[in-house]
Amino acid sequence: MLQSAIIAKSNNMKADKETCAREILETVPAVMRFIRTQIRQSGKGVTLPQFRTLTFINRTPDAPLSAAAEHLGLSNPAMSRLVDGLVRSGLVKRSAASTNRRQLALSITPKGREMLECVRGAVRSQLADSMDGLAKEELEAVSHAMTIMRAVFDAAKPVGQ
Amino acid sequence: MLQSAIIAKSNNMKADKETCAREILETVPAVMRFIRTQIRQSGKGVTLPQFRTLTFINRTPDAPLSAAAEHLGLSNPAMSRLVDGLVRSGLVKRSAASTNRRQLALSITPKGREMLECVRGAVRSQLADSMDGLAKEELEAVSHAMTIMRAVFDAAKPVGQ
DNA sequence: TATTGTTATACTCTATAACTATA
DNA sequence: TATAGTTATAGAGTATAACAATA
Repeated sequence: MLQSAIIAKSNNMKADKETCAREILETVPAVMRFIRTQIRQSGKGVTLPQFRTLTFINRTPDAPLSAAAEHLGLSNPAMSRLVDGLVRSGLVKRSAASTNRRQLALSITPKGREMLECVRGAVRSQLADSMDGLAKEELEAVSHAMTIMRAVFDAAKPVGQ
Repeated sequence: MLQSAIIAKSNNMKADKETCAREILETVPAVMRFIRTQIRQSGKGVTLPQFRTLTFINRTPDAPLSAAAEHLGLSNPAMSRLVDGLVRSGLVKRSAASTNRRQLALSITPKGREMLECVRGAVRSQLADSMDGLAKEELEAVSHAMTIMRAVFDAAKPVGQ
């Protein structure tokens, strides 16, 4: 990628891992705050952990509880409680796995899917609006970085977990 | 920025606001999960909201309570409780503002600053480690995007707040 | 015995409503 | 009366420890 190198040089950037780490720690919580606020303001009465759990269950057919817990970085008891709430609200269904009766098979209900789409749409649209002033190049940069970071942090199960 | 345009074209990217929004919503929670886990694993007994509050108070001399609440996107009562805990732990000091006795002047204690530096250092170093495999160009991309996003979301006080 | 999940218990986080003190 | 913060109350999020059921 010669061209990237040229740009980097012409912009006088000097990004090393430590700089990136500092900037991520400065930036990501602010974005998360925005997302959490938008989820709340969607008025659907769903919280961020519930939203994340719904997202995971929606794309993971017959998800066992521990997979959901692991994805969100929670303990099994915490996830069990979370799922309690989602089941009580009729958004998620608990079934026993067919192959192993110890294990759960979590699934999203039609109501849950509708809720998920609705909230996700609202948040996406607010996120998009907030980026109204960005130039095409800036959007490319954000998009590219998100792809890189997803590869790094989706995989990253921090040591000790 | 002609060169960026060339790269964008050569990489066949097509990032619009909606795509970025989708990717942010997919990526940022995973990074946040990593950060929260690392804060916990620093073993200092400090939580993410406490860490964020400490960070804000550290760089905002004599911060009023409401400024801290606003920065984190919390209600004043929620922040009051958070500060309770930090004061109880000896990390933050509550004083009355000199000009207005209704208002607080929050400050970080030496112990608080030490704690903050320690946890922040640990998290930064784990973040840096996680990016070990990235090429120079990828680090530049992340760094650049973080700068753009900070400008967007630091300012963005979502509607209704 | 090891694995999967739940219950028990105890905090922290967070909101809204009601209140106090100051301006 | 309006503002800054706290207290009251309630519920969600989260952990560790202990437990039950299954493999």
